Amino acid sequence: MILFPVKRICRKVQFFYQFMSLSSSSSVVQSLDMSEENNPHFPDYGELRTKMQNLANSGSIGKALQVFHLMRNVSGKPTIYDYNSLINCYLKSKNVSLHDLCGLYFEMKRVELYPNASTFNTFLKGLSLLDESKVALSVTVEMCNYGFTPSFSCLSNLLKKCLDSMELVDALKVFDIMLELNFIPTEPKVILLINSLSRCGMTRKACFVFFKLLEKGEFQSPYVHNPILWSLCKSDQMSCALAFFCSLKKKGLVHNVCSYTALVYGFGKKGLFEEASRCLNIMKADGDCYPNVKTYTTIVKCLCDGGRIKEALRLLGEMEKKGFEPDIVTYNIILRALSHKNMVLEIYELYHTIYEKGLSPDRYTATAFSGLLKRGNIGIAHNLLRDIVLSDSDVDVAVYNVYLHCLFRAREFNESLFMISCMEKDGIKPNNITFNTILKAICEEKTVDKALEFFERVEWPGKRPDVVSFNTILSAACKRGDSIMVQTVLNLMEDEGVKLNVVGFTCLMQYFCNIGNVNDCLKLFEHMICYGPRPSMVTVNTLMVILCKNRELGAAYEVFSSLKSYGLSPDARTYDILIRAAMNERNHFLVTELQRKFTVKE
DNA sequence: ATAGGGTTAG
Repeated sequence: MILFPVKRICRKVQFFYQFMSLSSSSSVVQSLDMSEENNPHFPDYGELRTKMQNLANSGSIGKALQVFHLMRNVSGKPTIYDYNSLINCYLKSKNVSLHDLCGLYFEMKRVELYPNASTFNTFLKGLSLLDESKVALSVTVEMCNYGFTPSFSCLSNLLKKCLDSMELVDALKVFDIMLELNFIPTEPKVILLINSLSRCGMTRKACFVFFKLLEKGEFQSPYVHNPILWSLCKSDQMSCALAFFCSLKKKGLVHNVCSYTALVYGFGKKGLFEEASRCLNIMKADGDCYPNVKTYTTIVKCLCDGGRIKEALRLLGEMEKKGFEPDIVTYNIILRALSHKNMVLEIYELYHTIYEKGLSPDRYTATAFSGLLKRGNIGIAHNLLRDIVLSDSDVDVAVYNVYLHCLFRAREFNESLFMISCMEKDGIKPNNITFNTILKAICEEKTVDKALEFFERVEWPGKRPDVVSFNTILSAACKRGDSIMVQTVLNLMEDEGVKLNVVGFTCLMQYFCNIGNVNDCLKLFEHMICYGPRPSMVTVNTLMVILCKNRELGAAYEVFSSLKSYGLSPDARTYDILIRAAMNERNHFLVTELQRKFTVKE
């Protein structure tokens, strides 16, 4: 009996183990129907074979196997051909199951039949029908171990199945086997493989695949390498991205607009707009390709994210002039930025333009207004949102979440209940964000106890409440200076293994300030500086407010001056806090100084 | 076939 490959595969496929433990007592294998043996007319081999095939064809695999065993009474039978025929007929029946297929596989081992190539191919055909790519991979490996070569189409098919089920490690193994056999996967599959790997953070593996194929002189189209380039630019690996980009160029490969847009994205994300614009020039000069709406929109988005809304608006105007008509994506990005800056007039103007151009707002337009809610512009946000929610049938959970948030802020509780029922009716499943939004509303409108009650009652869509859920309640407890509740939430977090993050720390600083314990508040901040989590600008602003409240303007200014060393830069709120405090203390010199600094920054 | 967009907590 050939043991080694079987052992290896058993380890890989747990199901096989399950079957092995079953098989000793299984009726399929052991309880042979002995009645035939007592029959004075013993059927000959041909009859047995036909009978076995008919039974297998109709899906009666147990009975077919019994007949198969009866063939042993004929010398030299059954052969592997009988066995292959058995599986083949079984696969033609309507009720093929993995369990039976594995059972057949082990039966082959048990009776020490030596499989041939067709045995494996038949199994693989069945496993492919069952979409069992993991088992199919094990069988493929075993097939190779036996010295048989799987066909190109078989491997190609398996690669596709692995990719469809996002089993990327398996897909890579199939790719390895293919390359070993000198089989080159087709271009669509290569693109899918590289794309999936890149998107899942397996960029190095994607590169490996790409360069392996390049060695063989295959796939020089930018569709193959762009996913890698994008992945590098998105994960802030610009030097790698550039090296990759240039090395391909040196090798004579061609880049297209999408390749250059990736670089523009990477630079823009870091605020390096000069470099980004240099990419645009290089693109025209030696790439012989031209930026398009997506390229410009990428820059618009980066400008918005960097708070440079005026420049973004200027670029928007330039796009229109140059004939790169902005689309709804471009407008949504700008609307979102305007909404975060509370630029209501500009929002209405842009909204009007969108309609004028015959574009229609979509789900992203709706969510773009969430900034208005944060800024307290509830009524305006409500009007804009209602329009879209009522007109657009294509709303999703994010739109509902923003709309719910808006209704809660507007204290429209009846309408919010109605919206929740609409959500159910539309078959849109609430997510953690939905529940956290509701949780916040309960905290604000009712007691923290009520929130905790909801917290424990609700069936969370993810596995558990997340760190935002905990912070929502923690924040409410901290705002009220409710020590017992703060302790309760901290205990709960520990039980659930959820670590305090920068938001939780900031809440606690607020708490110590509220109960008049500025000392512990400062200690908390120091702890963050020394051991993390790294303070954010919100943390620092909170600290500034606390210091200024306690008439420690000097200390606040010191923190302000050392912001750079923490890798932070002050925002509009920082200046506002300090300028107000300086005014209160009638420190006119500081007021002027701060105003000057703020203007230069803007 | 590759590229640009959104929602919750401080």
